[in-house]
Amino acid sequence: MYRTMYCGELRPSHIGQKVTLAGWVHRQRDHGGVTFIDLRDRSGVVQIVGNPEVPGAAMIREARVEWVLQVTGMVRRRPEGAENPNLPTGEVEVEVLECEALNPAKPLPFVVNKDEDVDENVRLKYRYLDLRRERMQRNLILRHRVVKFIRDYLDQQGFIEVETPILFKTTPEGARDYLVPSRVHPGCFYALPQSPQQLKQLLMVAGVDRYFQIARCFRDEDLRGDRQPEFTQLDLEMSFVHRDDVLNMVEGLFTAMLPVVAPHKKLLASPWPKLSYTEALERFGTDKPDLRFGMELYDVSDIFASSGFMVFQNTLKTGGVIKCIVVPGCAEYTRKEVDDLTSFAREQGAKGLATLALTAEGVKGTAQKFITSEETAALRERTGAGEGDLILFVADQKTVANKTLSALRLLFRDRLQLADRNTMAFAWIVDFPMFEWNEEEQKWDAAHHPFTMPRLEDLSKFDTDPGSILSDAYDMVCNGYEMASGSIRIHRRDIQFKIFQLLGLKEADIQQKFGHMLEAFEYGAPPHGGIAPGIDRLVMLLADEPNIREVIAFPKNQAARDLMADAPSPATDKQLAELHIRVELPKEEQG
RNA sequence: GGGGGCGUGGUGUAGCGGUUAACAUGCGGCCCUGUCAAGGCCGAGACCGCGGGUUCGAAUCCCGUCGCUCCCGCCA
Repeated sequence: MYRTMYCGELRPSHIGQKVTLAGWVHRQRDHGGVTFIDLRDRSGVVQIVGNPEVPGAAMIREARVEWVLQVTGMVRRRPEGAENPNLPTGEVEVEVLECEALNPAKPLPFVVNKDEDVDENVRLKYRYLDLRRERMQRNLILRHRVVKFIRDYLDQQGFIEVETPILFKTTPEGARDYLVPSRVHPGCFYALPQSPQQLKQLLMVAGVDRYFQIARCFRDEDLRGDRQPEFTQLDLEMSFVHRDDVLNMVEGLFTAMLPVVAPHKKLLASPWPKLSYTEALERFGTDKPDLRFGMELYDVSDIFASSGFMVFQNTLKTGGVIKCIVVPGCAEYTRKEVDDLTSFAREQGAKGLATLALTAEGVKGTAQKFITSEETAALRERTGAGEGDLILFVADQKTVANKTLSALRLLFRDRLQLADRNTMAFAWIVDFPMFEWNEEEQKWDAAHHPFTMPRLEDLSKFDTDPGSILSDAYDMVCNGYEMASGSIRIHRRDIQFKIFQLLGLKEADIQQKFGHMLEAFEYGAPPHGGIAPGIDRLVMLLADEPNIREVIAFPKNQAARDLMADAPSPATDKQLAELHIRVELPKEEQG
């Protein structure tokens, strides 16, 4: 036995006991005579006291930060006035009788005993040291509690956890697949699942009724702060449910979870707001709005119907819109500040940015001389803008105006600190379109995925107006992030086949790629639906972390590399030969 | 594929045309019996990511390149 208890658990009730502890030297304070060490394990730290008169305590003085020590000693109350109220163990200390260095340590590449910014390269290369830091330990524990809560809660709700294969089949559409070559089937590849979508539906056909899984998913796309090539979803599926059955289940889960895992986080509203896809786009310019603050988008096209401003006039003539947001208290922005906003807007795809500043000295801004006082009055009336506010206009096609103003809205959220960190603004986005027109390939794509049930009342529009068909898909959003995506699924072969056809798949393709799904639907598939909340993003928000790498034990960097193990790395010739693979490296670009 | 930001001792930063390249922390040594970010003294440690250019002179300005990061594209 290396230890009799954990460091962080020592309390006055242990006074007089002889204990053995094992852990890392968190800090050392050598006073020449008496020496103190804060000994750390996962549970916390406790002060160890080494007296010069005790021969067994000698090692205390030789030890350095992050050495691994085993210490045996007596628990005693700290001397009067020497208590540390900042430590849970601060009323007691352990007086060393014996101390052994289980393993010394070289000086670390960075300090782990305080929360200090360290270059992420270095952190990731020495991730096992980075994870020693209190912040990371806290995140790992929080993540564990979240997953534990999910398992317990869903178990009580009658769900069973089923594992599905990691080696599966490539699917057309969607994200790029990670492929795994087959040794025994030359030229054939497994794909790592982008999600267990098909498998969980087949579990419904199997009569599992309520399934869930803490599922690893893989997508070979470029990374972002909230995107890793492999990530974890709470994947769940339910039989004999309508949309609101799924929504209520999930809403109940997260509403119950919050006070248990993150009591300082508050729900914005209960029940959660429900917005249609169209409404979300109109009011916030995005289908994943941050509802913690206002600054909504206004369509003011009608106000400028007969505008003398050519930019506005031309936009309206070509079918575009004029939308705006009101930035509170920023009317006095300088020319440079406005220019910076304009370049930001251009980066988002807008042609430019028109501004109107309602200052104490009157109306200013780049659009001032083109906007009449009647139009300004109508704007004030429509948007509630008042003195001191800055109105930002984007005149463009609706998608561009929405995207640009949505990005500006988030920019000001951060700049003006409009969103409360401890509010979780969960909301549902519903009534998604079934299809989106793919301009590049001149075909219809599934807006959600091809297994989503279209609204039955819209089925007649299949051949005439696919773009107007709504689906039974839904997203869960929170604080500007898409936290989950789900839908009621198709359980009828005829509808599923028709969807595949509309997506441009040939009959032979359908059979080859999805024959197993279609066949399954012929053997009594129950109506079913589900959803898949992202665990990484959820924990990121709960932990107040700026990106999901902070809540993943061993994440990859933006170039999808593991800097610790240096993966990916080349395969040996022997490995490649076994897999019947020849590597052809990209040719160097000629300069 | 494109755009922005960053790159200076181990770590975190300062310096932004002429400095023995500064400070903190960490590291090594010495002193110190009640500290808890312990303290004091001394010391070692960076050719300023790399390559080229401008200049009498470059960490500093310019170009290129590499790395990291944020964003756009992409992510059914």
